[in-house]
Amino acid sequence: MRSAPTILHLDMDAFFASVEQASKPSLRGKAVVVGGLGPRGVVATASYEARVFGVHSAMPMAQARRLAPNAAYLVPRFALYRSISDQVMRLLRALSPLVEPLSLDEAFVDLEAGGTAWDERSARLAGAKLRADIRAGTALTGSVGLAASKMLAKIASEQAKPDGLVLIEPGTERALLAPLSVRTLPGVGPATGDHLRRAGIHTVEEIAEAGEDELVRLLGKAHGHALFAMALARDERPVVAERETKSVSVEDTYDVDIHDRVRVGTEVRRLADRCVRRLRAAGLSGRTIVLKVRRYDFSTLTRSETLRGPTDDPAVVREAAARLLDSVDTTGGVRLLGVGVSGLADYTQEDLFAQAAGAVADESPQEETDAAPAPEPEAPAERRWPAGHDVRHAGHGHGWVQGSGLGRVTVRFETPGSQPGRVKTFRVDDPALEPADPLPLVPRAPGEDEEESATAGGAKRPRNG
DNA sequence: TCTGGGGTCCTGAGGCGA
DNA sequence: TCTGTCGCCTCAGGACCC
Repeated sequence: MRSAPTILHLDMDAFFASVEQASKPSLRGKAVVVGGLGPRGVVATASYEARVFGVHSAMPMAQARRLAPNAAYLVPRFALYRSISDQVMRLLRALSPLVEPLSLDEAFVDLEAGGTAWDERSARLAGAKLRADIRAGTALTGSVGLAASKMLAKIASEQAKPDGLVLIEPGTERALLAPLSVRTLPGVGPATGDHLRRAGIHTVEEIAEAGEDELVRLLGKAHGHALFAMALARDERPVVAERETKSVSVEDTYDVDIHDRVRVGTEVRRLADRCVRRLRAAGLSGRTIVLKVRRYDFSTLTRSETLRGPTDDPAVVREAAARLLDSVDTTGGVRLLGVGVSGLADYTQEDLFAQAAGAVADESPQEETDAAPAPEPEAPAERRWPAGHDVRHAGHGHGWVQGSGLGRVTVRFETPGSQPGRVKTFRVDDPALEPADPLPLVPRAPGEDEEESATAGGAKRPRNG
């Protein structure tokens, strides 16, 4: 482990919920819950105001509603979050070329590699400036942890939340870790935590005392060795800027269990097509097709098949997924289906032929280019107004959907820079009302280029080679 | 009204070829 | 030719993360 605390971990505070609060003045200071609103939805992020009621990530939405009935419940707007995330990641890359994003709202930065920091003082300055820049550029807060390793930097940012900065001084690491719960260490979740607890191990110090052999005996080789090292504050993992994608998958949980075998087959084909579109968009192909089925009782099984060579041919993936489905008993109903592809490659000889054939096929109408479910002939598509999404009204200007139902949609008219706005209700088919793009959270400075929002979400990640 | 979606990594069993 | 072993691959499941 290096000696200077020059690994930075950034964690945006309650990211999705904070973005919604920044974009909707009437929600600032209020309990906001972002997540799936269907009967089987779960919480993606809860604002700190909602956490007071006990609402937290991964909690079933129904439970959240019981705990915080007056909170605002919104569906996630990933395109917006991604564009803001890109903005934040650009600030990180200005500090160092070694930036390792973990998700939309988290990343490690190796400040030393960027020449930005080399000791405690310079690291602290860099962290403070970063937080100020994020606030100025996005109106959001992020917490920063600084330490000599990734694990410790992450623990530091956890302690800094919300809206803070914590630096773990070299030499204090062991003492700091000792009294913490085993669950603090990365890789210790509910199952491992229970396992350790049953062995009488509750704190990081007790992990260190147990000894490496005992941990390997309890948890297996890889996990045991890794955990023992972490407990001694030993973590040599480097910050890795480019990570290869290992698999691509899509899955859907259905509001109601599917019992009809024919419908299950249709859904699997649809998922296979969606998966292939994602695969192709990333310029990848893969050899192993994976089918995932979660049954009515929440038991989950996977079936996989490895092909002779990589493919990105929708027909091949569809057929493989269908074969895999043949080996699965779905009586009783399924609540989730998924299709994935792993064993990825950039391209292959077979791919080149497949693509050549595809190029001809693509000349003909659609095939698998459309994400929409098979067209259902009845009813012209009714306009949908997802909660939280932006809209524009010809007479009242920019606003967002507060709720809809019974042929009505309720809109609050406000913008990130305005005072909390008024609420009005319209018919869902009101021609004056139309969906709108989100507005920037911070007004753009004159002359600032527009390119950033235009490229949001469109970037492809290069693979090695 | 119980439990999303997209990933990564590890383990263990079994097949198979050298 | 038979047998044991080793390493690699495939497959399924579990745990974990955000």
